[in-house]
Amino acid sequence: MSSAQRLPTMADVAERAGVSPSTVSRTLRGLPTVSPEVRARVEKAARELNFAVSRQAASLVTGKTGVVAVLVPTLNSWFMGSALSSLGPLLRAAGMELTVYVISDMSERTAFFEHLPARRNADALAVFGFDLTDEETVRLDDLGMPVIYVSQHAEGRPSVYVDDVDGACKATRHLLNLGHRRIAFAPTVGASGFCFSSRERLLGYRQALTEAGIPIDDDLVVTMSLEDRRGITQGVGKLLSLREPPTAIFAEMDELAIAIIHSLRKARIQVPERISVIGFDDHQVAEWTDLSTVAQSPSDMGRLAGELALQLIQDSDTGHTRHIVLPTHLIPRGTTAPPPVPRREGDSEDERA
Amino acid sequence: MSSAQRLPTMADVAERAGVSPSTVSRTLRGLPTVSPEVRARVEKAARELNFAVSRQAASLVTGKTGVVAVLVPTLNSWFMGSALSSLGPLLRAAGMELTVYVISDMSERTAFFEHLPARRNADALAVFGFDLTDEETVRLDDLGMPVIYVSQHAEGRPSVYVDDVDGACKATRHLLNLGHRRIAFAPTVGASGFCFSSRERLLGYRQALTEAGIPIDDDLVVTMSLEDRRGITQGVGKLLSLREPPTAIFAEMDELAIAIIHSLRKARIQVPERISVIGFDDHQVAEWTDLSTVAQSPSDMGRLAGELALQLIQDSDTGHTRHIVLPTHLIPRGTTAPPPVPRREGDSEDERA
DNA sequence: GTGAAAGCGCTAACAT
DNA sequence: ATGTTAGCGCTTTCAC
Repeated sequence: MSSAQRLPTMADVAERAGVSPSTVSRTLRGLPTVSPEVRARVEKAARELNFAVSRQAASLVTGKTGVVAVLVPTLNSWFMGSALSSLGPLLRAAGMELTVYVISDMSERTAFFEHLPARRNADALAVFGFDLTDEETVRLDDLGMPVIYVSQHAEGRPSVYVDDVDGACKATRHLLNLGHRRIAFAPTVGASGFCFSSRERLLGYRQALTEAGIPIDDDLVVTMSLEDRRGITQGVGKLLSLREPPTAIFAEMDELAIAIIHSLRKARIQVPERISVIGFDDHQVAEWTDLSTVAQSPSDMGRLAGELALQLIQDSDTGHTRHIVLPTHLIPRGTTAPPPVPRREGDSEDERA
Repeated sequence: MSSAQRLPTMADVAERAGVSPSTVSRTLRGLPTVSPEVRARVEKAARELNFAVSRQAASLVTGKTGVVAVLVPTLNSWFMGSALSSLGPLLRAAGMELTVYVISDMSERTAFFEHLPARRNADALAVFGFDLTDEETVRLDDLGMPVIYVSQHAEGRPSVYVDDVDGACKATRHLLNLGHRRIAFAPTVGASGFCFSSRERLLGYRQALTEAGIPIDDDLVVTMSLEDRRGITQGVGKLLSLREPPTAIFAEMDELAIAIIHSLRKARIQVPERISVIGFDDHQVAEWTDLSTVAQSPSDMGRLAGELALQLIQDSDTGHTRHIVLPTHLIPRGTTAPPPVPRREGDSEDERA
């Protein structure tokens, strides 16, 4: 079991191998200036002693910590899980550690930006999906390390994100092309004030409607919290109680779309026969539940963010202001269909409860 | 933006405040032996210089790294997301960092256990949901730090987990109590050879059947991979093509249950009228989709694991071999119901395709 | 190709 | 209550 025994140091390895500590250091870092036979001896000694280099001591002199930090609003979402599941192994392969700062409420957020615990404890920071204030962004600027913005953009700073406006546009256009004219948008809210780009998606929704010459109706935009189920039922109720209810709902994310569909079906409103529903993400469950959606790839984002981070650590000037924009794809599936009664422009009298 | 400027050291703060570095150290660590006025001066200087203590340097002398490491098979699951979302802020509040080792395939697993990168780089390690070999467990023993096993148990080592056998028993008994006699069990497989306790849940399933005097039929146990949808359709097909198909399916986890239900409904087999389905976890979507399930609380597990880790770091003897077993709860919802034709013992001739 | 020596930034005795 | 001193374990000149 674990015990407080002293761990072997480089000096121990050196002694055992009959060389100097410097040589051990050189060997273990794979520097070429070590003769093969000495290298072998050192490696053997290190293995026998179960030696591991102390990052702490090393970083004290190199100035590099060997860790990449990420700042995330939650870990409990498909998006973050996928992104970090690709980022983690990538960093590992590069010999880096991943430290995670989870900020789940406002007080944690304030504390983070006040103390900046990542300072001096990481070589780069990747900030995921926060809707940062200008002050917060500026605060990160003097963190003394490269900061990469992921699933969001910051002007003049390296960013990796999808074109949410465009993606939302695609979703909305798909509904329009099916013949829908009354299309609702359902954004969500998170606790720590973060946004998985709901703002941008709203923009795309509006843009597509405007393109199609359809007036914006703010009654059709209903925020629903994923935290409690009541919220969703109420939100859906709000839409169903409109004088002219929507024939289609565009949910900000798949999880919400699933919940909305369930709420509708419980109320015996058939999807997609009566109301179409489309999500955003292409979450795993979207496939299982045959949900139409707009796909984005968080694992690609994680990977690209990681690569960018490593690159910036090596040379903080390259790609200093680089923006990587990833594509989105419409995935039409079984929850979208033409509206119940095909309507032409102008005959909006034709109504059904 | 970020730049390579030298970060201020304690000496800088000391100079600015007109005191010695030791005093700065004492002040910043909140030791009581500092006069209020000096404390104020030091804090002011530190703030002005935007100073942050280097964990690296501190840990070099204290021997504590100030980080808790976790080893996880993936981050892309409801379970892990929930667990770490509670563990993270807890550690943060204790002034600790969280570093994450994601091991998503066999080669990464091998590499981890060979090099043990956490050695010397953390004060404690929490291992989540792996089905470790004895060798691996022993290897972790001489990591030189407390190791906490979460969502699994290791004999004689601190562990936090739910009684999966009991939970699975509850799920199975619920189906039995509804009158089901042909009950299938659907485990999943993950990539890195980890198991979210599928083994234990199988045991519980069998135990409940045995209790009820129902013979075990291995044809009713069909492993389904969540990675691809085909696998699920095929798995469901396997069950439906049995000479005597099940009237109920117990899925190892909610995600799988959802996929199975969808597969059944697509095939026009009504759930729960024709076949009942129950999951395990009480995943968020379980509520949205009205899935019967057995609840466990990964956030409780994360929290308890974190608390145990902190405690073991302080005093590696306390609770050295402590096992914390968390409860599970049956959550009956809309996907379980009595079987289509109530059957009594003996009249198993009464059959319907 | 290898060793000796000088720190990296901090904390922990020990003085005062 | 504060300052002085001596390292923590490693990397990095600089000699050889």
